[in-house]
Amino acid sequence: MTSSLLEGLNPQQLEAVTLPDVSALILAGAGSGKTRVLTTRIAWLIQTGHASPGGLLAVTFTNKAAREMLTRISAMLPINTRGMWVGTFHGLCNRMLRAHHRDAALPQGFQILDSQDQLSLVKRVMRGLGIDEERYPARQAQWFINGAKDAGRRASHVDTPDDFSRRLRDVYEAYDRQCQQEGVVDFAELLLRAHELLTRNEVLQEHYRTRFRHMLVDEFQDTNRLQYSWLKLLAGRDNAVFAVGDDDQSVYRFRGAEPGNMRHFERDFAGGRVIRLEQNYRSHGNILDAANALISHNRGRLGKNLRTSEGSGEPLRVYEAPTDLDEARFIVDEIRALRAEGVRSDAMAVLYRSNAQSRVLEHALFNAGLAYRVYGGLRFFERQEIKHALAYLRLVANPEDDGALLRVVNVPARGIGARSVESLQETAQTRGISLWQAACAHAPSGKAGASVATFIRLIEGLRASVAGLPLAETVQAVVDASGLKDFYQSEKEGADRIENLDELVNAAAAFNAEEVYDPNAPGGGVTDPADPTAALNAFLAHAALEAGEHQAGVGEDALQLMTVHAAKGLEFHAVFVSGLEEGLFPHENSATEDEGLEEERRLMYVALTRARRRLYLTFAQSRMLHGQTRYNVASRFLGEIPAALLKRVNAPVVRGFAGGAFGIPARVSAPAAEPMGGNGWRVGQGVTHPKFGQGVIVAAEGRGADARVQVNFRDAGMKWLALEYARLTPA
DNA sequence: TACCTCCACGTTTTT
DNA sequence: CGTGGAGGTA
Repeated sequence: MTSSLLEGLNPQQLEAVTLPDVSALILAGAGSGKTRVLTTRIAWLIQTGHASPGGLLAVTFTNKAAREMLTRISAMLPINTRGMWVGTFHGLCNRMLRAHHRDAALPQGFQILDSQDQLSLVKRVMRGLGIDEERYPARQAQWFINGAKDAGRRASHVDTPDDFSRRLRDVYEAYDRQCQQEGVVDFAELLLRAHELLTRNEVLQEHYRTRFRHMLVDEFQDTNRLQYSWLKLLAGRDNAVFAVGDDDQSVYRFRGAEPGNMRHFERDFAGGRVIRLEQNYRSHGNILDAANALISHNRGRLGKNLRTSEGSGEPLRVYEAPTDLDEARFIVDEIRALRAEGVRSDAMAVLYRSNAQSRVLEHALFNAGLAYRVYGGLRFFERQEIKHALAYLRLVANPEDDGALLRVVNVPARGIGARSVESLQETAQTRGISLWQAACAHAPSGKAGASVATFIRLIEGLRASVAGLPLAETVQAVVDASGLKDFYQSEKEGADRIENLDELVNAAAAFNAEEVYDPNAPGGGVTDPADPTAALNAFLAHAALEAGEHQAGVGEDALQLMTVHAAKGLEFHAVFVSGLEEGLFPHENSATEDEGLEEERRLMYVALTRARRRLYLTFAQSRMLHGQTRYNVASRFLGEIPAALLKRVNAPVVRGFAGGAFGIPARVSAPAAEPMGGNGWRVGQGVTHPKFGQGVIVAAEGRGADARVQVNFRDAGMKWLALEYARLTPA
């Protein structure tokens, strides 16, 4: 009963879980039991009759988080969680749009574009408009469109201060028109369209407002403007929004997250009801002290200090390596030692700022014969062969989908080359019809026309033969009939791809069992059961919205390698934060503006708070990056951690310190300090500049009149200087 | 149409 | 250094 549900909660957690029907902001620090509070709150609301399972909405950013929430709820309550509106923003909006596709002006079987699909559609549209791809990179246009949508703006409402943005606005407009014609929506469109649906349709708005008396939001600091607006719209004046987040862990500003939403929320919803969860159940004291000290350098925080009832534990271990290879070697040695002590590999993680850093580490681990797993990279539904198969399925579900047609019209090769496709595109363009219609009605003459006709017959034959079949058999039929298998049979990488195609059939079978036959499942029950392609559409939406695992879960007990971003939300017994160098972490692209630097610091805060017991901070004096050796100084973040919490685990040859314990790394004489092309300067050398003062040369490039050096100045920071002009004198 | 070479580029990323 | 995309050639 209630008592068992609430057992073991600390006073703040208890207060949050048992709040009355009001909005509140829960400032949940790292490791403070955030997910537990969220799920217990839901269970408590249901158990005490404050809400029915169908009367609340819980929204997360990832499918994983949504799944975990559902799992925990069903462990706490004997209810069927299937009908509950628990999911990602995109998943819930998809569900809403499927249910009201008419009101949202979408075809019943609308398809969802992932970023890849979106980019190719943007490219296609830009080519159609005859836009110079040199001056207007498609990526940038895509970024522009998504940025506008995330801010809730249609092309007609976008700010266009200059010709450049006017041109991008045109692309946006044409792109949206094309999406509408093809019956496809991108990720941001799911949210924007759902928002517009609710704004315009007061009946629906009232329906959902009356229904969702309680709304719960996870990772609130990551919401963007549109998501915030969506929540506000659904909440109306009366509903209770329970927002859980941590402004110190906001690390997605670069993709539109508005950490300021937390402050707005306090004003717009919470009426000052803010509960802080500061008791940490994860880390030893020294780790938390380090994290608290570091993050205190940020301004404008909502304010929060983590504490633990555990002891201080060990000091943080700092290792300074001469090179990135030595850094990797050190990490390998330590992991071996930890394993010998009985620590499992999967309880240890090596974190880095950018993916490029994983290579050296992987190399060292591979040579040492240590099992590891790298997060990131291609995911299941993003694989080429899977995208091909899905494109066939999309064509079966919706022949107007030009993107899908273009993807597979000639895969495997069936004699419909670039010329034929171009001719189809011309016809489609001039008549304002889809490629499919163009292909049906105006096939090119001769041999090419025959090929097009064969393709049309293939798809139509598939559609007919698949009607009424269960999903898995549909997928099987498409995989078989498309010729993809034969196609990959002859490829060298083919074996894996064929295996993946088989795996797609399995995924369809599993999906079938779990979701589609449940009338309340997202994407399942809300589609018309009489619609023969309902199951297929639900599966295709699933494929787009949940791209699957990053990598097959091969290594059972493997060391975890990932970016700091990817580590958010995870915890490990031992954590290595590697590459702690100026320019890398904080990254040089972020260090120029305050906002960027503060986000880097939050990222570092996330990194530190991943560790339960042991934390290593490592950096290298020199590192191979982009094909050349770079000489970096230690990250300023090391200097922001009280020295008393740190312990150096190597004995470097100290030559000179400037600006605190880690201002300038100790430097070994050779081979790190190399002479530079006979111009009298070398990396590692101390210099004085008339304006910037004292510093150390950390990198150099070019020669003769082009020669430039990067100098880390004690006071002025990192600068690139042209040797021809800069009046440098040896220090 | 398939392969190959050259060139540009190089935070972070879920949906 | 390594990759991925584009464009050119067999």
